[in-house]
Amino acid sequence: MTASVTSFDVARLAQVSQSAVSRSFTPGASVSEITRRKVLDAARKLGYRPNAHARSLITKRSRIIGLVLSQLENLFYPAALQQLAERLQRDGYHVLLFVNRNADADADDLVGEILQYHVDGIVLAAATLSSSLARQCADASIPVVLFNRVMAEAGTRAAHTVSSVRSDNVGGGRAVAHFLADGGHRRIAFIAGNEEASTNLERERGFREGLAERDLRIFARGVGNYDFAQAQLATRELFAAGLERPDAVFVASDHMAFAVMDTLRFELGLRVPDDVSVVGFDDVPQAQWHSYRLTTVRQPIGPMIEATVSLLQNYLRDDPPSPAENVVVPGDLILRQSARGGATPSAQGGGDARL
Amino acid sequence: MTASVTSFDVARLAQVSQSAVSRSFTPGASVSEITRRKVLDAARKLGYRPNAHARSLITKRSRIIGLVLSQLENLFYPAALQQLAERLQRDGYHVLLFVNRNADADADDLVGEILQYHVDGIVLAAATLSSSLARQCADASIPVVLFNRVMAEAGTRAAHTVSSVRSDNVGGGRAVAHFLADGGHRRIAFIAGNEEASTNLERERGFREGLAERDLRIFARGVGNYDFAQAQLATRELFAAGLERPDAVFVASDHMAFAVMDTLRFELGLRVPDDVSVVGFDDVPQAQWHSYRLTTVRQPIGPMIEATVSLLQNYLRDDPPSPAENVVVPGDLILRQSARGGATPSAQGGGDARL
DNA sequence: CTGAAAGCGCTTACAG
DNA sequence: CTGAAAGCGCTTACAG
Repeated sequence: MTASVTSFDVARLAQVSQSAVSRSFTPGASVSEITRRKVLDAARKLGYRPNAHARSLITKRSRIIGLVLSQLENLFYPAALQQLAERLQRDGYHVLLFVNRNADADADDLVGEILQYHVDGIVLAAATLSSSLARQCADASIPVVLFNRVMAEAGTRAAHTVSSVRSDNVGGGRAVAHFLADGGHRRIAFIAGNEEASTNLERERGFREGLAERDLRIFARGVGNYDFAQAQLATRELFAAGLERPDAVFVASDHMAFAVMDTLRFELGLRVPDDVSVVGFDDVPQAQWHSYRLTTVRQPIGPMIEATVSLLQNYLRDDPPSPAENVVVPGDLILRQSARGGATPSAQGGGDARL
Repeated sequence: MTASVTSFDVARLAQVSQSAVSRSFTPGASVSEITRRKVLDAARKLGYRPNAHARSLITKRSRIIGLVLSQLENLFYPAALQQLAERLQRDGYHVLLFVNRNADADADDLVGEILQYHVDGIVLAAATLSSSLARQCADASIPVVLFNRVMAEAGTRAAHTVSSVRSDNVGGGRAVAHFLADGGHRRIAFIAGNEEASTNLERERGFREGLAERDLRIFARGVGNYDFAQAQLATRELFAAGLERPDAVFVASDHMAFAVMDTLRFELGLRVPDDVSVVGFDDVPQAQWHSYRLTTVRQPIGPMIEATVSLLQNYLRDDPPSPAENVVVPGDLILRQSARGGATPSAQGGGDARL
């Protein structure tokens, strides 16, 4: 093992002080152009790069953002992950990843691990945060952003130190209700995601409100827990023989909606949308696929990531740090062919319509 | 901003030396149970956790693995990412993520950034590595594992310092050829992924060899570059009016195979598998979905991740470090309903068959 | 602009 | 088992 090369090695080769080496790698530091050139030359020869850990020890900035994820099988999250990582890389930050399979469990443990790395910020796209950990982050001046969720305990102290970014779930749910009601549906079912998740709670609330505004209510309800297989089961129950069948289903996520459509078509022999309309939520890339052409509420990932990064950076830039914020990004209902009243099917596909 | 709490703060509160605090957090260090308890108590009260950066400066181990990814829209990679992160977390390692959208470009830049963090290992699941960077990693004793790819320049020095893990792409390609030929197909097309990628090269080679063994050759060929939209285009060209149509298509990835099936069915009005058989590669979760029921070659993610982590850990454990290895994990052809000669369709779905 | 020196928060010989 | 001290590789006042 060749020992790793340090700024002293570079200094020796470049015939300058170690401080000069450091300055040459610090944007804005005062070094003459000639010194910097000597240093950079020597550094290149030796393959030197400043040690990020040593640097972070002094600057108190690790340029690392901790990200907690689960639900990677739902394509909304890989897409968000990719955009977040790219966006942060452009600003010289990097993502330290933490995965937990059982959604809301263990979030505290993971954040504990994250804290060891003295990350500059934390993005939680799985689970939410306990109040005690939220306070620890606040004490350590580490901004926390909940991505696609909000804190359950709205009034608590924790809620004042933790930001959140989400799309307008309530508005989206309401728009779906109006769309289905106005499309002539009368037996409108709902398949929930994780019943405790804020996304599901808000979507369902908006949906109920929207139906009420049309003098309707949920005709039947199942729970899919944001899982493909569970959504299949829920569909079978909702459409069990002997029961009066729903004429439309609002599903709390696209990922589950695909399961619903497959079950309707291939197990139950029903046509979508002729027999049953299906509407999802997220607008993942697969929603456009011709096998599904899913009418759904788009969660605009770009703006959501942009808001997340702004929140993080405002906090890091400002002194005293800017307060927590709850950002809601509007989303559109995207009309495709999985629900009656949507866009008219065209031969070639293409044209999504927005409401 | 509350200053972050250090081992000295804990030492003061616990009435012990700073060394004792450090030892209490070091597994196997010699501390009396009573001292450790005092320390842990004080640490909990203060919310203390050892600073990972300071620790890594001394131990020369960051417990961070750098991971370079692109192609996140292909569900094979999110699944692999999730398993890798979970597996490493169990051993106290964490994943620092680097995303590059334009596949093979900029891999060197990214690895340069990674090196600053003095990661304990690098997994490349996108792009491959230049020889110069490979040498830098070797000099710094950082093991590199190519995931789902191999180095192009087999004979070079770099190839001796960089390990790889992949499934048996050649064998998989050959199995598909035999399966399609034996199923009575005679006009068998191929849609390539990224033509320079080792995965594509190997799958195509095995496929050609397998066809040759049945006195056949590729009937028509398109390039999808592992991209959904490009695979659509390739399909349109392969099945353009006026040409004699393929009776089977082997597609270099599942992700593209979905595009192929959709195009065949909904644009060209062909039945799968009655008019055209389609076979993919990867066995991503969606391949099981009832809309596709894709016959495909499974890349076994579990064993591939296991091999990746073993390679990393063997290298880190051994002194002198264990040499680079190229691991090939076998994969099975999974028979579903997208190709003739496969499993017979069952009413309820379920039963995948293996060849 | 430049160098010598202090110090970030730890681990680990070293001596007791 | 325990503590004092050195040192990991940096950045940044400080003095010139």
